[in-house]
Amino acid sequence: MSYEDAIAATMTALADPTRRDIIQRLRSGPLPVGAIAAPMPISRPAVSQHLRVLSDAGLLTVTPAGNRRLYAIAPDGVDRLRQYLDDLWDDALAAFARAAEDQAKGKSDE
Amino acid sequence: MSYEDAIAATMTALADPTRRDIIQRLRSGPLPVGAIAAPMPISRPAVSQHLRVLSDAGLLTVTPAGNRRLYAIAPDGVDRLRQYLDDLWDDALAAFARAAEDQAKGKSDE
DNA sequence: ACTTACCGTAAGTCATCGCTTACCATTTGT
DNA sequence: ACAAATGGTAAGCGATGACTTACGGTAAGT
Repeated sequence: MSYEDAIAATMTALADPTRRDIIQRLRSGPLPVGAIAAPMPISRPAVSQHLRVLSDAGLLTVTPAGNRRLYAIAPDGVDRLRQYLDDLWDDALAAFARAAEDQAKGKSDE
Repeated sequence: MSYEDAIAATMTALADPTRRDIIQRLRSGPLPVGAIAAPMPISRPAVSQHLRVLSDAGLLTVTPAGNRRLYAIAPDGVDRLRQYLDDLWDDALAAFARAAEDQAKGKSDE
């Protein structure tokens, strides 16, 4: 999986409100599928499908614990997206400063 | 627009590969619509629609310049998502550490 | 051994989204 | 004033995605 594909998968995974909801429920710690799905307005299989997407994106880890499967937020996956945005942020600021300079120069010619 | 809605719009906007492509082309500085669309494999109206989504999400700013419209990356929009991920990162690390502790405790009972 | 609990997968349906073509408005140049 | 350039909007179409029900498979309790 290339870097761009990984970013794409992570972005797509977090774009869905239901999946962000799941992430919220895991912020305080790992949970089995049933505990995640119980308070949610959708069926358990739907949650399973979302968990699959989040896992494939590297945002969650799965730990089989006997009968159940514990899902937890994977710090690595979050960090990858964080670094992408940090880079973007740097370029955006630089371009912003450059645009401000150009505008100042342009003003002096008027 | 609530905070959660803003995050949702930003995530959704960046989830599309074409829109990330547009963002890439703007990393070096502002561009008019035509210059953005020219090297891309889709039509100009399609690009316009994507620019609309990105602007609504607060990721781009528009500056009418006579005949043309200059689009530029909005650092504020990027920063909002960055902070969201920073918070998530903090919680993920804390939960990870807590899970490791719990596991250590559990081990001692076996 | 049998039943119950937990969970992933498959198939099908419905809504959403991205793209195209066609059209219109505004601005620049002659 | 007229023609060309720039770009946003509308309608329609095809594809992707999220959800449901139904099913199978493994682990735990009796």
